[in-house]
Amino acid sequence: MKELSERSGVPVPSIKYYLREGLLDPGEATGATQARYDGRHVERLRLIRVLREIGDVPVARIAAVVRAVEDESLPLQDLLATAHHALGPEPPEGQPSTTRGEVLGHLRAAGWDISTKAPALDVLAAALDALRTMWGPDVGPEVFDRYAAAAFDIASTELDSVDATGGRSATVQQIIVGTVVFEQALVALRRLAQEHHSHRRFASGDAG
Amino acid sequence: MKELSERSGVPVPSIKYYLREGLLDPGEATGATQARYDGRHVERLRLIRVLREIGDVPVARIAAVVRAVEDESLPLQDLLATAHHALGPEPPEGQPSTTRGEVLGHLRAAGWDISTKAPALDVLAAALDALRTMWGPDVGPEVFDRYAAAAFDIASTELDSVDATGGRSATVQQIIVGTVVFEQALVALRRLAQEHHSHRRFASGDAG
DNA sequence: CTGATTGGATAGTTTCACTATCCAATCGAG
DNA sequence: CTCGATTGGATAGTGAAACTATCCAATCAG
Repeated sequence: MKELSERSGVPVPSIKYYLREGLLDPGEATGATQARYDGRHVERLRLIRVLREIGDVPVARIAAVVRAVEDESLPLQDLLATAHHALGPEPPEGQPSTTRGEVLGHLRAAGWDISTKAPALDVLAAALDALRTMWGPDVGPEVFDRYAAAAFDIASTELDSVDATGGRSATVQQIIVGTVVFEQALVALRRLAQEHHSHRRFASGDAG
Repeated sequence: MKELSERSGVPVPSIKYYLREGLLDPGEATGATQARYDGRHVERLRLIRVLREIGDVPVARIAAVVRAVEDESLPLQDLLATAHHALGPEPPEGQPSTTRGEVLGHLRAAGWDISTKAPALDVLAAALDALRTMWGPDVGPEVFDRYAAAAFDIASTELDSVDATGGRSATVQQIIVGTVVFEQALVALRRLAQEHHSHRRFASGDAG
């Protein structure tokens, strides 16, 4: 375990913690006080750290993703759905708002083929509710249209670039990493682009 | 205060907490055990809740934004920069990575007019570092090009829609809300679009 | 005058992700 | 075989963040 810690850069107590929480399967025991770990453990630890540090995904969700990946009987389709749901935010407690149905209807009318229970719908509905409490009730789901169009194109090229020939676990890893790290990148780039355009408009000239 | 609580939907102890943390200025005291709050307090509480619940912005950062807004001597330009920085994530400790300079150079080469110290650069650099640890060192900043193009367009239409005629605090409020709620919306829409395209490609037919 | 209420200060709670301590078993040197 | 050091695993403790609850003195209503 000490060696695993050195090879992955993760402290031993943290590895123990991840083991307890089921994020990492135990190495092959070679005696009561010794276990053997391999390259897959190093890989897994790297994945865990990326999800934690870049994506800020809670440990409990990482565990859910990992369980789905380990379950070989789960079809790839369901696995991807599980990963997507686990990487998303907690749906708000309480019964679904009418806003939720509103945004779902709007997207479906635009031709989007999405599940009724996607957690991202709750996020979107919450965002629309927030806009309504700030700007008044006559804000509709169409405020998101520009964003939806951009998201549609981005996701299309993302899915095009998924390489399913590398086997199940490689594909899932691609999706997971893609979902969380490119999300952070997209958000960061939007902020930077806002700064750029803001300089252009209210410009006082210097950029640094 | 009880009335303020009822009008805003925020529990009295939470209002006291926000008062302590400087997110809300005290009402006009009408005696040692009474204070008068007005509509601006209700507005402010709504803003705080949106930032906390939708944007998951830490209380300390909300306080920083609020202080900048209250400081009437701060030019709008600086105010917007402060808000942007405060709403972004904490830059990682330690000296800046070389990756950071790499992404900054790449974006500047593409004509982006951005500050050297934008915290979003740290996020972007961390994302690129993560990709390199997972996929190997020959990944360059150009992996983000598609996202950068999308972000550029989105930010452009966003800045176009900023209405600066409503006064300083209204403008800032627009920027703040726009930054955090449309960010959540964009992220949610990307996930939904991924689901849509995923159905289209690996389709098994039903959509939930 | 008196009993309930209020604003403000202080202390406690909960959750999360670790981090440190213990402990019994075992590995290695002699 | 013996004995001290080390290891994996279980248990307990830590620190940050955002509330939440309790106290307390002052005051408002009747």
